[in-house]
Order: sequence, then C-alpha cells, then structure tokens
Amino acid sequence: MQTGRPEALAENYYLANFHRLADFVVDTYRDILTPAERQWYDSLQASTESAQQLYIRLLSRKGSVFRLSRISYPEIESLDSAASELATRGLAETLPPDNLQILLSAFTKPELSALLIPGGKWPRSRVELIDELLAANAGEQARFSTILQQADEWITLYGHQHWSVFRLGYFGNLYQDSTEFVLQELGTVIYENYALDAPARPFATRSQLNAHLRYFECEALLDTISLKEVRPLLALVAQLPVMIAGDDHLLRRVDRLRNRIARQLERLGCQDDALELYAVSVHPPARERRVRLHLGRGELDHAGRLLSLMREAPFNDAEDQVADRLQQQYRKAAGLPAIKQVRFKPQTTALTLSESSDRVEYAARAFYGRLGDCYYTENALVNAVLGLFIWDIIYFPIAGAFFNPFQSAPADFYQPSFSARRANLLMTRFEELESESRFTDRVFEAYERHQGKSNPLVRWDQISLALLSHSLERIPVSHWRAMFQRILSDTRDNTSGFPDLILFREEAGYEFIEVKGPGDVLQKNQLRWMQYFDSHGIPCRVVNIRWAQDVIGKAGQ
DNA sequence: GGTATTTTTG
DNA sequence: TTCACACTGTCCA
DNA sequence: GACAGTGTGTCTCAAAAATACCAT
Ligand SMILES: [Mn+2]
Ligand SMILES: [Mn+2]
Repeated sequence: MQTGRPEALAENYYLANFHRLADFVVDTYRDILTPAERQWYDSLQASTESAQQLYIRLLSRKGSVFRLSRISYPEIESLDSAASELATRGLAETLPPDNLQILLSAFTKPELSALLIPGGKWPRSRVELIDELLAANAGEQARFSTILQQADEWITLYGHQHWSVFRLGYFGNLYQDSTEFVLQELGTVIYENYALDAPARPFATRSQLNAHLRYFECEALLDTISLKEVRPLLALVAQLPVMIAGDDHLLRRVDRLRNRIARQLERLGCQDDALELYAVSVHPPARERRVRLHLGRGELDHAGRLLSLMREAPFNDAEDQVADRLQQQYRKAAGLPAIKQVRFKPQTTALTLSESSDRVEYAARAFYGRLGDCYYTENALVNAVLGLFIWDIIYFPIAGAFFNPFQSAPADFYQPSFSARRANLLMTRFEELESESRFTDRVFEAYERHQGKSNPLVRWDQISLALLSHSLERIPVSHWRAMFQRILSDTRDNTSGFPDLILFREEAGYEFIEVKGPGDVLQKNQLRWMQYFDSHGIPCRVVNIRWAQDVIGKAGQ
C-alpha cells in the first residue's frame, strides 16, 4: 500500500550513507574516539573513490575474507588497484589467509571438490566435506591450504571493530546498520520526523559506549558457544560489562543476558552458579527462578525471605502474580495451611465447531462474524488506538529521547519512567477523553496524517478504518481510558495479552473474546488483562473451542 | 533436474 | 528486537 | 485440571541472486 514503487537510488548511495553516519560520529564523539578509530576513518577518506567503494561494499557483506574473482561491482573499474590501495593504506590485506577453515569457507561445495578431491567421492553435505578436510593430517591440511591460496587472489578487510563502534555510537545499538538509510530512501520504512535540534548522542562517555559494545559482543558470543558446557558459560559471565551508574538500558540488557545464562546453568545442573548469577540480576524472572531453586532444594528460609521481598516490592504485575503462586508452594512446603484465595476466573463459554485446517482463531471469527462484525486483532487494536491518540507525545523531543532519524520510538519508550517523564502532556491529553468526539477526532486525524509511519504501538497492516470506526463507536471512553492507563503503566509488559477477537454484534455493544483451542490455556499476561477488564466492567470472555465429532469418520479412513 | 535456504541488493 | 500457541511430563485431587 | 518447561511458527523490507540440498 504505502510502499511506493522502488525508485532508483542515487549513484554511490552507499558511499554517501556511510559518510553521513561516519561524519556524524566523528563530529559528535570527537572527545571519546580512540586514535586508531580516527586514523581508520581518516585513511578511508584519503582513499580514492574506487578504494572506498570496494571497502564499503565489502564491509556490509558477511565475513571479512573474500576472493577477488568473486567480487564484481560495475562501478569499481579496477578491482586490483582498489584492493592494493586498501592494503597500502592498512585497511586490508591482499595476502591469502593462512587458516584452512577460513580458506575453505570462501569456496562453494563444487569448487572444493574439484580443487581438493578431484575424481573422488565426497560427503553428502558441504559441512561434512569441510569437517572431513579439516580432520586430515597436518601434511594434507598444508597441501589443501596451498591449493586454495593459489586458486585465487584474496582480500581480507580490516577495521570491522571500528565500524561497530561507529554504528553503535550512531544508532545506540548494533542491530541497525546503514541499510536504514536505504530503506528510508526507498520508502520501505517511514520514521516520524521528530525534532533533532540539539546534537544528542546515545552515550556520554567512552566507558559507557564500551560497556554497551561489550554487551553486544557477549550477546553474539552466547549464540556461538556451546550451551552444553558449563565452562564457556561461566567464562562469558566473566566477560559481562560492569554497569554504568544511571544507565537503565544497559542494566536491562545485561540482566536479560544474565537471566538467560543462569537458566542455561540450571539446565546443566549448576544451581549454585545459577543462583549466584540470578542474585546479581534485578530484572524478572531472576527472583522467581531463585525462589523455585530454593524451594526445590528445600531451602525454605531463603525462599521465604525472597518471597517477602517480591511481595513487598514486585518489579511488575507479572512478578506480583507469580509471587502469589509461589507463596502457595512455599506454604505447602513449609507445612503451613494454604491461604484461601479466590483465583480470578474469567467468564467462559464453550463452542463446538466443525474441524478446519485453519487456525482456530479464524474458525471462531468466521462463526462470530455471523452475529455481527468480528475482528482478529489481538494486541493490535488497543495499542494502535493509544498510539494514534498520543502520537505526538510519543515523539515529543524530550532530552535524550532521540539521537538519529531512524528511531521508531524514543529511547526510553519501554522504560518504566516513560509515562512519568511525560506526565503533564499525558494528563492534558487524557482530558480529551472527557469528550467522545474530541477523542475520536484526534484518533482519526492521526490515522490519516501518520499513515504508514513506524510506531511502537501501531501495526498499520492490522488496523483498518472500518475496525477503528467500529471500535471508537462502540467502546466507551471510560473503557479506553482504563486500558490506556494500564498500557502506559508498563509499556513493556502490558502491550501484550489482549484477547484474540473483538465482536461488535448487530444490535449494539462490543465484546472481547479469547479463543482457546483444545489443549490451549490462558497465558499469564492474558489472565492479568482479563482481571483488569473485570474490575473495570470491560466485557470479555473465554471461548473454549471443541471440534465436532467427525473423528469417528476420520478414523475409518 | 527442481526446490529450499542463504546471501546480497537497493 | 516478540508473541502466542502446541506439546510434553509431573503433580495432585 | 493446574502447572512448568520446552519447542514452534510468526514476525523482522522485499525481491533477486547465489548456493546447497535432494530426488530422480
Ligand atoms: Mn491469540
Ligand atoms: Mn487464543
């Protein structure tokens, strides 16, 4: 819809993008770049255009070792001279690599068999072939290496680590890169045009930047190391960055990593190591895991103390909820009488449908579609309406919220402080909920004006004008206010857990419907929303689907 | 040979 | 930089 | 049936090109 036809990009677009990013970093981080980093970019800028083209093309490809014969860019006239210039400037190496594994990975499977085992038979897969070649004796390996080295000309790119620093300094993360420029140019992704007046930057000090860099290195490492062994996991823990005072973002990122590693240590039976690591993490589910471990080991006093802390000051609703359940387990283990508590039970009905191959949600929607208009929206609807309602507040240029043009959300959107830091704006905006027309006008206007722009709450492909109209017409403003408040109280946790369907019957009103197929149960976050719905008079029920008994007929076939 | 998956591209 | 569901096994009334 | 744990399909921009795999 929004994605216009692919327009041609300017010549050398990737060069321009690279320099836009790099210039920003050099300007903005003048005080904390290392001499090596400065030198790296100076060398590039001093290079001829061809050399820069080659360097930047290869920088964005996988790996750092390439065979010249496989590089082909029409805009680079002389590959050889570009390559040797890069080598001269210390930006690359044109000698062939020594490492056999690296050499092997630069060839395709047919190439490898032709070069190294002519006429012979080779294992089924490329990976097996490579494993076999690497298992050969030293003499053979040396022979392989020589053959491969001489089979082509080579270039090994230097400076990836500097490029990582530049990208991190620019984006504040390492999962975005210069393709963002391209996507924006093509109109594939549209970011809000928020104010970027004061030249802001994601990191204030070198140690802060280094800490985030280390975090991303550790995260990448976790995907590489063996998860079956304890040693590499503990080694990884030792590599985790030290915290920077006041950097909640870093704390959350690293805690998530700690929790993942600790969970894996649990699986490997290293409970003591896991407990120790969880104890450092302030983010859920660290305390939950500790309680479970202590309960499992019969360490009731430990479990009890932690539970009290969790109940006194739960990190969020989810931790509060899980503490309730753990409390029961604890009392049972301690021989205390169970606390009689009324578990919330959502209103539930049953529905029998003839079995279909489609998802059960689609089958249910088709059924309820006969009673009125029924949409399968899950989290998309309420989040989107909120996103449209407070669109300009989300992108209000609070200090430190925006530092590059490629953010779909302010940097603190998922921080607990998001609402507090915008409390006045939000309070004023919420006054518009006093009037249904002011509210709906605001939502429709944002829908028209911001169509297609990336927003953390709005999935454009999941909301239609018809859905919005129906919803704004049928759902009372008091219900919207209640739901908005809960979302804003915890943007990370409460943007999910909404029921599958929303039904607008022919007559009037509306109803949320959570569809549950056989064997599916309410998720914890769904239960929390339903409890909230219940206390705010928001209509919602669970429908358990059963398939009609054509099973007998099927069994006969 | 055809199809599935990965890599590169703009 | 995910979310919800499917499936398994355990525990227990 | 409640519950915990784990795995899966779904999203990541879309389409072309390159490569790997598998089956006759
Ligand atoms: Mn669902
Ligand atoms: Mn459901």
